[in-house]
Amino acid sequence: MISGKLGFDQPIREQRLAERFGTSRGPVRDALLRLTQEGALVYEPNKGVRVTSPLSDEERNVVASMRLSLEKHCLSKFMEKMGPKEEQEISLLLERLISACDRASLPGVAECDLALHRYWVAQASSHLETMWLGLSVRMIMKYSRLTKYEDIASEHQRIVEAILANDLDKALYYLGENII
Amino acid sequence: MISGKLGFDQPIREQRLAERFGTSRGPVRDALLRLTQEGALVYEPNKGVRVTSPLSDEERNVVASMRLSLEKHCLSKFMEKMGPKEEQEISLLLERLISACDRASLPGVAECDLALHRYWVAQASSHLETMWLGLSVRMIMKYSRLTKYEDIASEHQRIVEAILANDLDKALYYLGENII
DNA sequence: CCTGCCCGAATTGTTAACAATCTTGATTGA
DNA sequence: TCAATCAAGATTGTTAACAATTCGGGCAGG
Repeated sequence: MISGKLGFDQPIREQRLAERFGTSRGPVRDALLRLTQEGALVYEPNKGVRVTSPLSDEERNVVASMRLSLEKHCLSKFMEKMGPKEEQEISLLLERLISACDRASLPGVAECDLALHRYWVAQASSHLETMWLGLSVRMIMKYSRLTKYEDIASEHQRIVEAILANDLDKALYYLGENII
Repeated sequence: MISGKLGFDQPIREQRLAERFGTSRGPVRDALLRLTQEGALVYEPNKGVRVTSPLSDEERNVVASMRLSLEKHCLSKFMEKMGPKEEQEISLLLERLISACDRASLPGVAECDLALHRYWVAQASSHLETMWLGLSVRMIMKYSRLTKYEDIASEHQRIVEAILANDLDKALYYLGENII
């Protein structure tokens, strides 16, 4: 999925996926429709689904600012009611991201990046989580800003440190630098 | 759908819908999954879908500000390349909304309201249109701010007048007053 | 009376066959 | 040569039967 083996606008064939996963077309259809829900695919009647074309720079800016305001709100809510359990979970997610950056695997980094952000969004509101997903999936298709994995790791490390130190202003500030 | 005959969290049964529309469960499943995509329903494995619970006031504020910034961007783009054809279409959509307000039918008003806003969003960007849909569908489940249909009509009349006069600042200003 | 278990009905999940639609390429006619 | 037409293959859409799961009520044991 995030592995990005497929080109933009490339059509997805139900039959081939069904055989590949050893199932029938029914569940494949469901799964594809659900990926459409997340924005990774687009559907056209009688033509099936195809990979979503990437956002233009302008569209990406609009989406990024929406995502930022959403995440800022969620992060505030999250930090209000954060306990030791949440601190532990967030540390774990950060570790995984750093590890993926060390391995320099783009799909792995993207996945761990999203997982970390998703955690505090999900903790704040399940409604906002599903909207966040739609924004993020589309944004990640332009995951080109940083190729230096070390920068990704350090950016998130700063954010998490601020969170664990319960420093809301600093956390929001670093978050704003991360989501561009 | 918008007619709101169903209570929040009420489960939707595939079989009943299939009989009602004289079809089988397959297409019903697809349709339900697609409504899930728009955010009107939520899905749980082995439990089917149920009507989405309404946003809290706080969530609604976050969503509204996201929707506003999205629509402002789209409206600017739209007005840049607006021609006589678009002017005509937008006038038609406004007329329909005013007519629905006269008839005082809540589902009709909500539908025409969305259709008008959707038009300039769709004209600006299909990517942003699908995201806008997710925001709006959830917001409309709290369509309680104005019960006075005349206000809805006049608010939109001001917006459209500004658009037709090519007055961007005024259009954005009235739009900001409309989306709260 | 209460708790846990089990059974059956209701509901969702899956499958394979069939129907409808689209795509592609060759053919025909101007 | 070019354009329109048609046919065959590929692909998606639909259906009904079956499998798996969940839900609710009754029942036995404590």
